Amino acid sequence: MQADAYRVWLSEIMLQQTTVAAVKPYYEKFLTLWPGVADLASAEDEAVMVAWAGLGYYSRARNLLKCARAVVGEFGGQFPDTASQLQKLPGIGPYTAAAVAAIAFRDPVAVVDGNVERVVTRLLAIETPLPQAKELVRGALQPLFPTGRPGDLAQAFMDLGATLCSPKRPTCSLCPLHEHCQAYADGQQERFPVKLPKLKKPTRKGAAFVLIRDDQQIWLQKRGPSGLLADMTQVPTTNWSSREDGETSVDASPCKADWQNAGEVRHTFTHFHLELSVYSARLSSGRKTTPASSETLAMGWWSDLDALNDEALPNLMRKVIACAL
DNA sequence: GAATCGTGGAC
DNA sequence: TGTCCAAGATT
Repeated sequence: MQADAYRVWLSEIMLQQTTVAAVKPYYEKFLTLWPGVADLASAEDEAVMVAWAGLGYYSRARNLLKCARAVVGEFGGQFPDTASQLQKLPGIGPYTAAAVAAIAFRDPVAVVDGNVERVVTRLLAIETPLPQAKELVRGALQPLFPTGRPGDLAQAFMDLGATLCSPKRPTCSLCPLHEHCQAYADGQQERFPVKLPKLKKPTRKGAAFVLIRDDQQIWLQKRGPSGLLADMTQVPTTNWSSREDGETSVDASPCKADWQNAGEVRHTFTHFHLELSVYSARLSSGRKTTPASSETLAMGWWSDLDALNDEALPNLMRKVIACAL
């Protein structure tokens, strides 16, 4: 049973705000690279970021490593077996703690994710908007969970929400609970869960600079340790992730070169749209040193264009590089 | 409690 | 194209 906890935990972390289809190849890759929690705990930070690159929400990857090291360092390589203990570990919040405890350790705690919130707010026609309603959902569900196999009940509710009780056009006629569903009885199943209106996303602008040597080496650098895409790899850009920057001109280039306008990349993050103007320049292979002594170039390195899979490049940067080639 | 934090697929 | 949203956590 304990052997499963690592896999349950890994999958639940990856599945936070992420679809099963997107997670699957990453989950398999991680299990191949690091079959157990001790393997992961001893991995290099950079190797984990490279393996996670493209999956998004990169603080999950940093917390994943912190958590693995805590399990090895503080719990002798065994995950704690209750939700309350699990939730003290990095990256494990109320949902993940409950899911791991219920599925791997049969801890009878209510597991409440977005699917369960939707199913239960419909069953009870809860008018309270999310995220307030979350505690009402947990309270309504908890009495059902002191069963012999709480993990199965959790899985059942989540699967129901992921299939029949979908956000739009739920298939109520096939639902095993429709006779008990207040929202269905009222013919208002699509109105739940009630949510507060969302704010419109602003658009930020910036410029990205792709510097390529004749021998197919590209200049990369590391982002800072906090904020958006923290600790990930990038090509030089303007300071687009800070609110005030909107510089899109080649004038912002980090060094002198024959910059060519390569086009524009659009990318949408959780809370804003981004439009990056992409500029590219070629350098002769003889130039082995740092392109310039500019501050914005700071530290960086040359990387082979054929080996970008070994870099911790978020998908935004892959788009930018593809645009410049 | 509200903001922040990625990405890709569905409609 | 725009919007929603997917097995949330952190600050």
